[in-house]
This record gives sequence, C-alpha cells and structure tokens, in this order.
Amino acid sequence: MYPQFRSPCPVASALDLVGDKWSLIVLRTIFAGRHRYNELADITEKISTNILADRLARLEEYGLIAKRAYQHKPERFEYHLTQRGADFLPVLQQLAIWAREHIPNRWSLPGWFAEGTARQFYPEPGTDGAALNPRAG
Amino acid sequence: MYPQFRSPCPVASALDLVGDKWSLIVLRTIFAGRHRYNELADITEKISTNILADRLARLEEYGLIAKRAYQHKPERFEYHLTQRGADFLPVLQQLAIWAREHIPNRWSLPGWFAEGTARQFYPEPGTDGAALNPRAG
DNA sequence: ATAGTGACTTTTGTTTTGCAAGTCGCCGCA
DNA sequence: TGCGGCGACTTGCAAAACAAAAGTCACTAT
Repeated sequence: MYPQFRSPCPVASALDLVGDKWSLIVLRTIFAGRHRYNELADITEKISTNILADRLARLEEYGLIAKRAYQHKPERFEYHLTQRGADFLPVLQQLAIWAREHIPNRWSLPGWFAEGTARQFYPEPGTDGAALNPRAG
Repeated sequence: MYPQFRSPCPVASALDLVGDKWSLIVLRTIFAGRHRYNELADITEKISTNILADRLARLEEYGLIAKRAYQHKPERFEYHLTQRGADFLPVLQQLAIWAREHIPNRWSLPGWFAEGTARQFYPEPGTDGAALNPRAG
C-alpha cells in the first residue's frame, strides 16, 4: 500500500506519497467537486492523461481517494476522497494561504475552501457529500 | 524571480516553487537549525550534492532563503530562512500532522517544530535566531 | 454501418533526478 | 615548497519521471 520511504521523518514521508508535480493538483480538483476522469483532465493547468491516470492509481493505492462505479454497461467511475484524503485539506489550505501572501495576483480562496473542514469533504457512503462543494476549478 | 506559473491557482503556484522531491526537505532541515552546506548535505534522506546546490539556488532565487558569508578567505556560506521562507512553517506542520496520523511509525514531532511560529525562525539581522532551534535532523 | 463518447493505454521524445567523480581555493603541516 | 585535507560546489553520464500525441476498447446513438 505504501512505497519505500526515504526516512521516518513525517515531512519526508508525506512527500514520498504526494511530493510530485501533480498529486496535490489532482487532490485540489477533487476537493473542488470534480470527480470524473474528464472533469479531472479538463483543468486550466493542462495535465496529460497518462499522468492523470497514473496519479489517480497512486492516490487510490495510498488510500487518499476511492474509485467507484456510478454506472454499468459501460462502466464509468468517479473518484472520491477518503477520510485520509479529506484530511489533507489543511495542508492545501496552508499552501494556498502562503501563496496568496507571497505571490502576486493569485486567485482568491473560495469560502468553501478557506473555511472548510475535512469532515465536509468526506462523503458518507451513498451520498455525494458535496453540499459546500460547487464545481469550481 | 519567479518562474512561469501553470495557472493563477495559489495551490498550483506554490507547487511550482517547491513542488518537487527535495525543496521542502531542504527547508525542513534549515528549520531544524542546520545552515551550512555540509550540514544540509548530511541528512538521513541522502540528497545528492548537485540537487542540493540546485535547490539552494532556486530557494534563494524565489526568496525563501538567503545566503550569507560567515567568513572570508576562504569564503564560507550559511543559508538562512527569509520571512517568506519562515512563513512556510505552517505548511510543513500540517504535512507532518497528516503523516503522523496516517502513516505508521513516523518520528514524533519535536516541540520546537510542533509549537513553533514562523517568527521564531526568522533571524533578525546579525543574530542566529535559533534559540528554539536545536540541531536535529 | 458509422460516428461519437468516456476512460484510459501506448509510443516516442524531453526533462529531471541521481550517482560518482572531479575541481578549486585555501589552510595546516613537514 | 610540496602534500593532504576540507568546504563547497560542478561535471558527466545513466536512470527515472514527465509530456504530447495518437491509439484502443467498450459501449451508445443515429
């Protein structure tokens, strides 16, 4: 389930899971209420589809997201946060706060993101869990 | 000073600066009170020296750290956090909290890290600013 | 039968990372 | 006055990660 870690340092270990160019962008997009492959592929940052497929597989392997079919014949999937994935929200919030403070001209933070808690993004089995979670990029 | 950003998204932009395998490890090590090249190279994660030199140059270019000579003949340098770099502490703290919660057998967080504030790590001109900051890896 | 959609996979470069070794200025010692 | 060593990088080259574009495959709609 987990890869080989560089060390037992918590910071280093978290980065061994999501410390690449795209994983946190994918997570951010799911937080924004986009759950299907094409919604995740169609973002302003232009991720290529092979990378997206690979990151989704890894995030699923590490237990940050879960894949579930929303129809059969043909099978189609949605990717949702697990509790473990939803708990990543504070990291993204702090990253965004830092960027807003130190890089000019960034987007401002939507309320559902700035004020959200992990719990709100962790869907109960069967519900969408995205009341606070409008489809925004 | 800054690179081309993938988008104006704060999360994506922060990752354009430090979203690689090593930048945050270097930052973490400086937070831990290690300021010289060989102290930064000699960590349990085994960073190679070309990568370390490149990351230090980039973090300096982006204004997260500052290089200053601590002696001449021969010139020797120390790398210190700037305010902008010290303000990254909450991101590292949240990453570490997440990892401690979701990955088994990680190191526990030293008090100076878990309870520290950015201000404590931003050295006044001329001082070391590392009272809370024992040399730990 | 033909075109289209959703969700990937494959192919083929390019870029980044990693390891080992080398360099360069200076200092201490014989 | 030559030699070894240290600190701080730099270089060369192989391996891994990333990216763009095209292809595949199971359907469904016309």
